[in-house]
Amino acid sequence: MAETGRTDKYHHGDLRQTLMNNCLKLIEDKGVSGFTLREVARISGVSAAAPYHHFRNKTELLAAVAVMGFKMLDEAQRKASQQFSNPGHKLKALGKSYVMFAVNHKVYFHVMFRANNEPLWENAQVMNAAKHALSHLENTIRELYPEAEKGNSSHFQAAVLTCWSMVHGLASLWVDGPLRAAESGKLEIEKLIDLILGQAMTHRSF
Amino acid sequence: MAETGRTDKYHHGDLRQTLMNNCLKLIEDKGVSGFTLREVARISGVSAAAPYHHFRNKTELLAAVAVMGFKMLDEAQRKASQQFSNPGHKLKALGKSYVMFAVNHKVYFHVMFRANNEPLWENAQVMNAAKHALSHLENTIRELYPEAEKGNSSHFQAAVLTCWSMVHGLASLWVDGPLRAAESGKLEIEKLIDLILGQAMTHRSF
DNA sequence: TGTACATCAGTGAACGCGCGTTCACTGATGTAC
DNA sequence: TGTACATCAGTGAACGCGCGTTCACTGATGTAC
Repeated sequence: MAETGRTDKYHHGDLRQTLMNNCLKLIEDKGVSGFTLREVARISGVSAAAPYHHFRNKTELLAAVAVMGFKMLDEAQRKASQQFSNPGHKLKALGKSYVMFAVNHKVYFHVMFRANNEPLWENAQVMNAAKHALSHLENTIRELYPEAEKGNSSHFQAAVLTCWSMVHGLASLWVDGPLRAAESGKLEIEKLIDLILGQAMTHRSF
Repeated sequence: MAETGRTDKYHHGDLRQTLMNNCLKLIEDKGVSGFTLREVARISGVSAAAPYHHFRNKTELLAAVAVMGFKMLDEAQRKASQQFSNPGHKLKALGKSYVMFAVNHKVYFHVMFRANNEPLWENAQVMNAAKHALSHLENTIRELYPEAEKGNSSHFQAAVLTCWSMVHGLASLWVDGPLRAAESGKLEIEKLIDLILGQAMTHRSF
């Protein structure tokens, strides 16, 4: 009773987290555009005004979700890069983990990169979390091509961006639908990733 | 007078096209989420009910814009591939034209790939236009590696997808903000594209 | 251990608003004879 | 060349609706003495 009765407590306990979770659920159903603060409050079992004790406004809730997403991605990337010491294998593992993050956390990915009009990228916390998540890729490319950075830093940047584009593109095409809608449903996504990253990141010469 | 007075005619003349143009303008300002049919009508100088004589509903207006976008992309890709007969050069030109399309037509790109919750990909006309736009890339890869398709069709699919991911990722990172927000403003986008496509598509071995 | 009090995290009603869509309508246009 | 009429493409008012946010409030919780 004391346990299950938690819901009818006046104070919620962890409303902040609950709001974030339900925000994700809602976006999963209705897309970023269809998501409303009032409905998040409603399905969290709380009045429409309650969220304002935890987030200054709607955008700040989205930003908090984005930060959370980047932290999860950061963690996934960290784990992936620890699996190997060989930087080539590392790079491949990072790529796969990036795409699998998007596939397994479609909604986070949407909020992180598709919060169309919300200027999340002007939010310092979001920017920071994103930079951390990206740093693994950068570091690994630095390991792979130590001379690239010294010789010509724009080549280093380009190498990073090439890899990032590659995996981000694959993730985007999957998450946004064209890939799932197209004929390529024949291949399962995970095999596809291996095939592509195998092609793109093993036999390549930067 | 007869010329400029066009606007105060009862019949608009080309309302359908006007609505599509103003739809794009609006999305440019407010994002796909912020766009409303009523406001499109308003800035087109027409009553809120008028658009319903040209589009069944809001989604159909968006779909029409997406189709238009894919046709423009198709045309750009066609021109790019005609510049060269060497398939390697063709491929590079196609890649550059894809990214430049996104950069120069940010809003179209958004509608085409980011119409978050509108199920545009279930619309047959959209799918069809998209397939056409993508066919140039496919054909060129077929030219480049004629044996790939015959030997193992999944390798062919993977090669297409690798290229598509690459350019789509670069386009996405630019259009969605992270690339512009990050430090890489140092390099102008066009140089960046050349650098990256040079790395990725010339020295590569599928 | 009890009490006074500050603070926290809820409530419910209200604000002003614009939305998508439908409806019966009417003015403009094109066509057949 | 003129007229009757169908059709097209607008209008304006109304529908029901839910939104984000603010406000004064109150119940619950934690802390100092």
